[in-house]
Amino acid sequence: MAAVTSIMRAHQILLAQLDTLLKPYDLTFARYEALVLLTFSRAGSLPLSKIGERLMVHPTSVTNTVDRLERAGLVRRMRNPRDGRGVLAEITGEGRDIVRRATADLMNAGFCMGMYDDAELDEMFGLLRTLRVAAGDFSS
Amino acid sequence: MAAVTSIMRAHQILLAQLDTLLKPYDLTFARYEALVLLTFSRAGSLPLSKIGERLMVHPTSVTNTVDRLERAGLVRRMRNPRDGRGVLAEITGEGRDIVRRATADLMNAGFCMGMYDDAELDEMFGLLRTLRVAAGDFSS
DNA sequence: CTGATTTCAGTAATACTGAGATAC
DNA sequence: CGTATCTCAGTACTACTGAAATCA
Repeated sequence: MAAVTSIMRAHQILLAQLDTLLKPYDLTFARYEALVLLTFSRAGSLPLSKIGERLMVHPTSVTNTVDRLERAGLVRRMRNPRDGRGVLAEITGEGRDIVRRATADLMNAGFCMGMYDDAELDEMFGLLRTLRVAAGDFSS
Repeated sequence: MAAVTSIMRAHQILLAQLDTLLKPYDLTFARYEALVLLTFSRAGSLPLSKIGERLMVHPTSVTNTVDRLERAGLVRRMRNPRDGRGVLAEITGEGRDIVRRATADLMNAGFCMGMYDDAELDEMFGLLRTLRVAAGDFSS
């Protein structure tokens, strides 16, 4: 139970700090994650369904997130040429610019994990990976 | 960044599983935590301010949580005899009963952490404690 | 008066259900 | 036809801001 509580508190603390860092860019961590995912995709675009799958987010939440990013001009909706049912979210030039600057800020702040050394970060990732694998994360 | 993402995903996974387990009792994990805190208090009651402090929850969120628990009959509001400004939340008999049963269910499910042994749980707690201490948790 | 405690009104973000439109 | 993708409406929960009432 103490371990569960620790994860809950750690999440709460981290999210508050990260959202504060991202506020100047009018981004939440959820929106930032979506932008980063698009940045790392080959074409700079992904079907909304893929975004939801990778980030483990509900389809309606993806719609909401992309709505918000699109209104901010960081993302553009396009019809998926390979599947008429699908919609692609494509990152815009402004989107790439914002991600670059936001990422620089986050790295500058050590992603709010500056109290750990590399070995500890590896250890944490490895430990939590067990839980994530058990829940079907990493399946894609 | 991978460690940050791991904490976020772990939280998401855990919360979903815990809330599912608690749903039959019409409890969320936040409400369950508040009830457990009251169970462990000497008099079975605490000022709302103390609850918010211990659980690191915003004052208005405490009001909301206690509202919900009070409507369900699991908690009772009382004036604080030692401070006219304060309000005490006191757990009721039904509240104690529900916590007991919910806790039994959670323990039966290993708090959704059954994939770890005790040494790993200790390790995780120790690792995350560093982050929590840096953020001022454990101050009380 | 200053400061602490609680509450209320209102806003934002996320998750979910259920239903519908569209296309495979 | 059934299935997949996305959107919309509506609900629930949590966090927060700002303002008010009450009392130390």
